[in-house]
Amino acid sequence: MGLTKTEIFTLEQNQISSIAKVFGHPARVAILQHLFKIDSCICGDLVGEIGLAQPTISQHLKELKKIGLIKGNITGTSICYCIDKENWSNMKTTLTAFLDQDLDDSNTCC
Amino acid sequence: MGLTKTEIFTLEQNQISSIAKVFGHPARVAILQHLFKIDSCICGDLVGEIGLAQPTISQHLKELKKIGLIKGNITGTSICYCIDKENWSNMKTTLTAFLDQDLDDSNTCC
DNA sequence: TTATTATATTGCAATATTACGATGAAAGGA
DNA sequence: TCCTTTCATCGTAATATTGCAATATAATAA
Repeated sequence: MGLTKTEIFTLEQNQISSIAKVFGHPARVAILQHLFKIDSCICGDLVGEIGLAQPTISQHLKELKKIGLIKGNITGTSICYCIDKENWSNMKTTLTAFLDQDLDDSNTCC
Repeated sequence: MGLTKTEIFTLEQNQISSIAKVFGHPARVAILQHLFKIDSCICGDLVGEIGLAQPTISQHLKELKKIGLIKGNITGTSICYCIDKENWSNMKTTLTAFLDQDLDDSNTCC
């Protein structure tokens, strides 16, 4: 059906999967890497940097903004995007807790 | 079009997004959490644990197996799944490198 | 005002994902 | 052998995602 049954999962499980879903497209990974690399806000040069059409980039930026990982400042006709460092940090905490689950070596049945 | 243009992205970007995509569904997060919690192999009790039908669980397990995060041992009529600890560790390294990008506070334009 | 520039939104086509009933395959027990 | 249990696969319906052309919007420049 294409419709995820979110109601049967915990808040934490839904949060983790929502974050991961945003990272689940290479264009969004590339956008974030570029934002980190230039370590400053960017405007529309993402369209040139990544090889996708302007509406497609705009759509990916919307996803990133929706989950709070980036924010934008209007400066004239262009918009300056950058990482929302506080939200990025919070996201990292949530995701790291999931990734760092105990890897007990005592049990090795497989 | 629903078709991701993987060819225009780097190997690393595609790897990160492939991993994240697998985590992008709460059922798969729940399966992994359960596998960590019982810290031992499990069989088909995931169907009872999570509220999804058996074919659906089987499909999610397939995704997790495809990317190497879990492995299964046949024991009689049942199959015993568990985390592939080595692959989990490698995955964590890749993802952590992405999450731990430098958060330089010197630049605060937004 | 009109034109230009930068970004967002709309609408749509192609493809992917999610979920499950029905069925298949493989092993063990009666 | 036949039945049961356990899991995988197939087929299909409903929904989501991706990508882009066309268009809208908003700010500035001429």
